[in-house]
Amino acid sequence: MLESRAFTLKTLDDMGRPAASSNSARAKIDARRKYDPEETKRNILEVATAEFSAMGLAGARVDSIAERTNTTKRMLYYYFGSKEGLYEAVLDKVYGDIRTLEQDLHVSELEPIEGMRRLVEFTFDYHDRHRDFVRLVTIENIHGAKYLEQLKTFRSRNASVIATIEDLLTRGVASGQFRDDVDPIDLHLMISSLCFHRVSNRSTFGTAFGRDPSHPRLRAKHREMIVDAVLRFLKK
Amino acid sequence: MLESRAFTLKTLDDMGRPAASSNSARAKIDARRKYDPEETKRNILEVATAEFSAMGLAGARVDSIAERTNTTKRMLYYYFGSKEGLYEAVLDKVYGDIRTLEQDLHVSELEPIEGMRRLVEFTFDYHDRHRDFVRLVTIENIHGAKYLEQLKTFRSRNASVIATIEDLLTRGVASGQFRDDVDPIDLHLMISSLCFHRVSNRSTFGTAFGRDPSHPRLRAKHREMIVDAVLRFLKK
Amino acid sequence: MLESRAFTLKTLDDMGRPAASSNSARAKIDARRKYDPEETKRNILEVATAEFSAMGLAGARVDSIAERTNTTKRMLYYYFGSKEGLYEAVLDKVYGDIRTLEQDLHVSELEPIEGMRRLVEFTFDYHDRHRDFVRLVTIENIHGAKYLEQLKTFRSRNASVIATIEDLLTRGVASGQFRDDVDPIDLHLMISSLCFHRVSNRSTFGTAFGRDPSHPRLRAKHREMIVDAVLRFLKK
Amino acid sequence: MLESRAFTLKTLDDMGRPAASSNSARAKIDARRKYDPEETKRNILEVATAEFSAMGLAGARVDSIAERTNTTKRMLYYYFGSKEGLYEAVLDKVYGDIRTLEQDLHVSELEPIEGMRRLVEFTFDYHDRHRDFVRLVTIENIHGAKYLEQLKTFRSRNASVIATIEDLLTRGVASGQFRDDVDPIDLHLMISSLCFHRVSNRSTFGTAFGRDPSHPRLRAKHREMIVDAVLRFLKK
DNA sequence: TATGAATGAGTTTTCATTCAT
DNA sequence: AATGAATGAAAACTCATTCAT
Repeated sequence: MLESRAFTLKTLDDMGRPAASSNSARAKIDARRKYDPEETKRNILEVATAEFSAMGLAGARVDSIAERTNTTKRMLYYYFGSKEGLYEAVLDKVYGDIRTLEQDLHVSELEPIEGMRRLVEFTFDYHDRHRDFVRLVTIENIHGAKYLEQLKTFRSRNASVIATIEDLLTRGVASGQFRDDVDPIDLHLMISSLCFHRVSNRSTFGTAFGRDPSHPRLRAKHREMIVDAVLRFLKK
Repeated sequence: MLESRAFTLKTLDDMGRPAASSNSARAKIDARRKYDPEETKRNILEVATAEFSAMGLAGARVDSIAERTNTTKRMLYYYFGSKEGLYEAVLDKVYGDIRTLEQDLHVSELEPIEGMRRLVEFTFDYHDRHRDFVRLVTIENIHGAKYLEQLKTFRSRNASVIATIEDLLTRGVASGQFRDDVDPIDLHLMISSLCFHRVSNRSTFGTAFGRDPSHPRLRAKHREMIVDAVLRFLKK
Repeated sequence: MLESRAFTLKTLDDMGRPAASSNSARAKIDARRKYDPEETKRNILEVATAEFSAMGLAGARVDSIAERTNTTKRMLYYYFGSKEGLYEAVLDKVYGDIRTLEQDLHVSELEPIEGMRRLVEFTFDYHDRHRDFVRLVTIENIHGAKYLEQLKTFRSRNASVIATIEDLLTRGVASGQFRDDVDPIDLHLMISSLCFHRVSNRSTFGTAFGRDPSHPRLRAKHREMIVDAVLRFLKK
Repeated sequence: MLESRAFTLKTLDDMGRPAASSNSARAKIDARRKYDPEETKRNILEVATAEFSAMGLAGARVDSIAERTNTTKRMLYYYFGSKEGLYEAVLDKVYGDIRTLEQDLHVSELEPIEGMRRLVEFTFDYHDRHRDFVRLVTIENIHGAKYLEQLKTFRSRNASVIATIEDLLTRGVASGQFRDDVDPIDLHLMISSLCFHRVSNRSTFGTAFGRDPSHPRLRAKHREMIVDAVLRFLKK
């Protein structure tokens, strides 16, 4: 699942408008059945994710999305109602993806330190690989999260990450490995900060210091560094 | 200079379009000298900072900026050439402010741990107070920093922060207080991450977890937490 | 026939788009016999009458009609060919209803004054109760009656009203009760004006003078007033 | 004033989209000064009145209005904000015109019967000549007067007609010429009905009875008939 | 230096109608 | 006889920028 998403990421030119993806392979598949609403919606969402992620909400062009789709602009309105409706659908999908994966981590089966390491590594890897997710979250923050707030299912989906962290903290404190004054939400924020920022701000950082912080060569180093920082912060 | 900026910050509604500031008082002042190019430019920049910060580059409206200005749209083009030219001028000003301040920190006079604490606290405080700076950097990252790259003076101005950190690290390693395997640029990224993200992503974070991470009540706690995390990471 | 129309009237919100009627009950009834072309056509016409009456020809939406129907948009085209075809069918039905009723008045059996009173009262009541008829006639006038002209059966159906009036006038003149210089078509126009306008223009009239001229409380008063005005006009 | 409006009326093809008026004369006048906002607004309003009156709100085309204007579509939005805003401005103007004229009638100087005759004749003539006013009122009724309600100045402007009628009635009752049980608003409605309907419904009436009720040949006859009907209704 | 009016090219959205099943 | 998906053409509206004064 994660892999297929990663594939999507590769097809978009990260700066500027995303390149037209090679639809030849899919076109053949589509030829088999022309009326496939699920596939139509999926295809629109995929293209829209790339466009919104690359251009922002205001900067994205409905025409541009439609062009790179297997269908017409009209269908975009047919299924998503408006540019903003489509943007919300993209947000919903993209947040759904990470939360689904988070729930599949099963760190409760690991001992505290190992579990925490695993959680941080997962968070690091996810952000490192899903630049479009990072961009969309960034964009949503420009809008004061007002579209996210509209997604009814959203809020409830976030409880599990915090529950996971809380479980790790509790067990770590019980075993004497972790300090006992750390709030799980604060810790989640800290982990997010370290994993998110190096991706979200890599452009300005690169320009300022001549070094792209999300460059593959730095990847392993940063991953270790962040795990290290979190564990040092937690240890007694 | 910083003070006048801080004042600006208070007058803008942080979410959504900034409120129309009461121009009546200022209008009177302007009446004294009718043509004051510097004041006109300053006024345009101030309003533009608020608009770009609130709406993004694509989302900002030239009309909206001009309306809240003491002058007309034509002047905006007269002085800044285009919407993008104005945006660049805003970026330039906002980045200039923080670097100027960083150079005035004089942490070289403090012993390493204290100096590092002071640097982190300064970074924390600056981001905490200058939300429009944070927003503009975020916006610039959406555009792959392409406008920042155009600012000739920009790159050279960043060397000093790294020099400051390097000095602290070297002295800390020499005194046996700090570990010796930390890269100054990586450390700067870590500090930035922790200070920037809680401000830049407070909206989505707030929506997801029902807690605004940049709320004043959490301020002191986070400040300590971040200093603590950085120092624990550095200590031998 | 009239009853089924009256029912229709009650189910539509007279101002603005008609409320979505509760189709659940009807759906069950329909379930008994799956394909009933006559019922399908009747149902489409009923919904279309409400929509065209509420929104006008240009303002009506085919999608909106189809939605509130028991069937789909395709059927609407299957039976009526086009939006305009459907509009014509609605017109035809609605004009047919009033002419049919007018023929059942049998005022020829009454003495002239009583017969005239009865005719005016009937006209008054019909317009008062059939707001959608009034609206559709209004709408048709916006279009210069071009759709009405297409209805072949229409023109012939109108002769009888005039014949009825002519009979009353002739008898009234003969008995010395009515003046002898009144043209039956002019009189019909006068009666129509008085009965139609208070319904057709109630919105602007209400806004201008703060009084809805078709309000139930004014109903009886206006009815008498109009009968009175017509009879005074006719009397020698 | 009335004459200049009457001229406007002649330039529009009453059925279907109004013909492009001959702008050659006016174009020359405009050549003198190109920047004339009042003239631009006036010109847009004039063309829009014809279009809305001929096609209705939903049926009118912004492009079509702009085309027949001396300026571009953009200016239409510049001055009136939206299609609906333009429609409201047209309504405002058109209602303003008749109310202004009504106030200039000075029937208070005439004895009651003569004054009432003059008022009815004015109302008759105005509707007879201003078909676009009649159409616009009709159209506004299709929309439940919701745009008229938005015009703040509107309601207050209507008091004077009622005051005029009330004055005539009071004086007529005092002199023993009029009955004493007639409400001025009801009477206004009656007069309006008789004068409005023969214009507003002339198309359907013409189709039904083969006679255009607003045909010039019938004009004088109807005028007298209506005055007669009103006076007979009022006389003791 | 300053201004309000004007604009063209582009952008989102709508809608009656038809297609494939 | 019936259906949900699909569509092209057209409609409303927006916006950065320039012109005439």
